[in-house]
Amino acid sequence: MTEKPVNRKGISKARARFIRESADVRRQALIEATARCLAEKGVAGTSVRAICARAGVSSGLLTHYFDGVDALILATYEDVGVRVSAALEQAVEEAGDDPRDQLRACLQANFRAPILDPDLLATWTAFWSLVRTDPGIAAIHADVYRRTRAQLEALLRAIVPEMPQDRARLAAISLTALVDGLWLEICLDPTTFSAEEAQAMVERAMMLALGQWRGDAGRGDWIDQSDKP
Amino acid sequence: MTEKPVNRKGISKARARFIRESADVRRQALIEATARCLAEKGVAGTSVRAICARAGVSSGLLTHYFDGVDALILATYEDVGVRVSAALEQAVEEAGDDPRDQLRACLQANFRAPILDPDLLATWTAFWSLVRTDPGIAAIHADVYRRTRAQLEALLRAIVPEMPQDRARLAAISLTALVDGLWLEICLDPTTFSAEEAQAMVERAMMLALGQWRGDAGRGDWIDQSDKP
DNA sequence: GGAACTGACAAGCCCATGGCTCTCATCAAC
DNA sequence: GTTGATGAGAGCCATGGGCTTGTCAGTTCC
Repeated sequence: MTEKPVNRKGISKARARFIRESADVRRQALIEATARCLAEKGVAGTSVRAICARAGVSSGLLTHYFDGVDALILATYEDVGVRVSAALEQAVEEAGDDPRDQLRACLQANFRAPILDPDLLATWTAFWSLVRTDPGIAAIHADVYRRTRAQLEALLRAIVPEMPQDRARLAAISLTALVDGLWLEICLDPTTFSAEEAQAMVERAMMLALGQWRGDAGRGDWIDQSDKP
Repeated sequence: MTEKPVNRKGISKARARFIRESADVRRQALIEATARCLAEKGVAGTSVRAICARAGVSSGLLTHYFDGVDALILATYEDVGVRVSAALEQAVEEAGDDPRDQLRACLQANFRAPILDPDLLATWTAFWSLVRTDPGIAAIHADVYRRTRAQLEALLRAIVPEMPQDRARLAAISLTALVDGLWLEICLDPTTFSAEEAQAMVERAMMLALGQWRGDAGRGDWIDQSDKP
C-alpha cells in the first residue's frame, strides 16, 4: 500500500537522501557557508538560499538551527572574530617569551595568512555596515575591539612598565587603528603597497610607541636599546 | 470629451502634481537621498523605492536619470568622495601658508564635522563592501585614495624637502591608514576615545613621521625644532 | 496669447527573488 | 519495528528592480 509521494501538482517526487549530522556540525557548516557568501557576493548576495546551497542543505534547515538569517550572520561574526583572535594569539605564543617579540608578532600577523585575506575583509566590511543598524553586532564589535586593545596595552606595559596608563591606552588605540587601516587598504587594493611594507610600517610605529626611536629623518635606522635606565 | 483617467482596475486616479526640475537638481536630489538611505538603513535597505521616497519622486524617475540603482550608488560614491576631498582641501586652505600647519589641518579635519559623522561612515562601509564585486567602485576607490596619499606626500616633502621619496610614500600610507582606522573606530563606537584624542594621536604620528620626535617614553612632550641642520 | 509639441514625471505592472513556514520523508537509536 | 528528531522541499507572502504607459508642465511657433 505504499504509494509514491505526490506533491500538489500531481508530480511524483523523490526526496533526496541525506545524512544526519550533529547540531554542532550543521551550525558550523552554515556559519562557514555564510562567511564564504559574504566574502564572495557581499551582503546583498547572502540570502538564505545561497547560504544553504553552499552548505549543501535545504533552505528550511537554516530556520531549524538559527533564528533567521540575521541571527546566522551574527553567529558568523562571532565565529570569525574568534578565529582572528585565535590566529593572533597563536602568533604571540610562537613568538617566544620576549614581550617585544610578542607584540611585534601580534601586529605583523595581521599581514600574513589567514588574516591577510581579501575574503576576510569582505566579511568584515559586511559586519561594519551592520554595526550601525544591529545592536547585537554592535555589542560583539565593541567586545572584540576592547579585547584587542587590552591585549596590546598589556604587551606595551610588559615591555615598558613605566609607561603611564593613559599613554599605553592611546598607543594601543593608535596601533590598532594603524593595523586596521593598513589591513583595510591592502585587502581592498593590494597594488598600493606590499605586505612586507605593511609589516615594516607597523614595526616602526611600534618602536615609536615604545619611545625608542631617535629622530633621524633621513636614514630610518633602528636604535637598539633593549635595557632602559 | 475629456474622460477621467482610469487604470486597469477601473478605479479613477488623480495623478499627483509635480514640478519640473532641471536634470542636475534631480540627479543631486537622488544622490543625496541615496547617501541618506545608505547611512540610515545600510546597503540592504537602499532600494529604488526607498531612495525615491526620500527624494520625493516616483520610482520611475531613478531609471530615467540613472542607468539603474547600481549606477546611482556609484554616482553617490563619486559625489561623497568629492565632498570629503573638498572638506579636506578647505581645511588646508584655512590653515595658512605653513605646510606643517596645512598637514596638521588636513589630518585633523578628519575628526571634525562634516567628516566625523557616523552616517558618512555607514555610507563609506557600504562602498567598501562593494569594492570587491564592482569594478567601477574599485576604480573610484583607487583614485580617491591615490589622490589622498599624493596630497599627504606632497605636504610631507614640502615640510622636509630632504625626506627620501620612498620614506615620504610610506609615511603618507601610514598616516592615511592611521586616520582611516581611527575614523572608522570612532564612528563605529564613539565611547572608546574622543575626537580630541584622535586629533592628538594623528598629530603625534605626524610629528614622528617628520622625524622631530625625541624618545622620551614617559612624558610625551613635543620638541619644537622648526629648522633642521 | 493660444495651440501644438516635447520630454520630465507618476503610477503601477511584471517577474524574480527574499525570508520564512508547513508538511512530510528519512534516518538513527532503542 | 517504533519513535522522534533531523532534514528536504514546495509554497506563501512581501519586496525588489526594471519597464511600460500615459499625463502634465514648460517651450515654441504662429
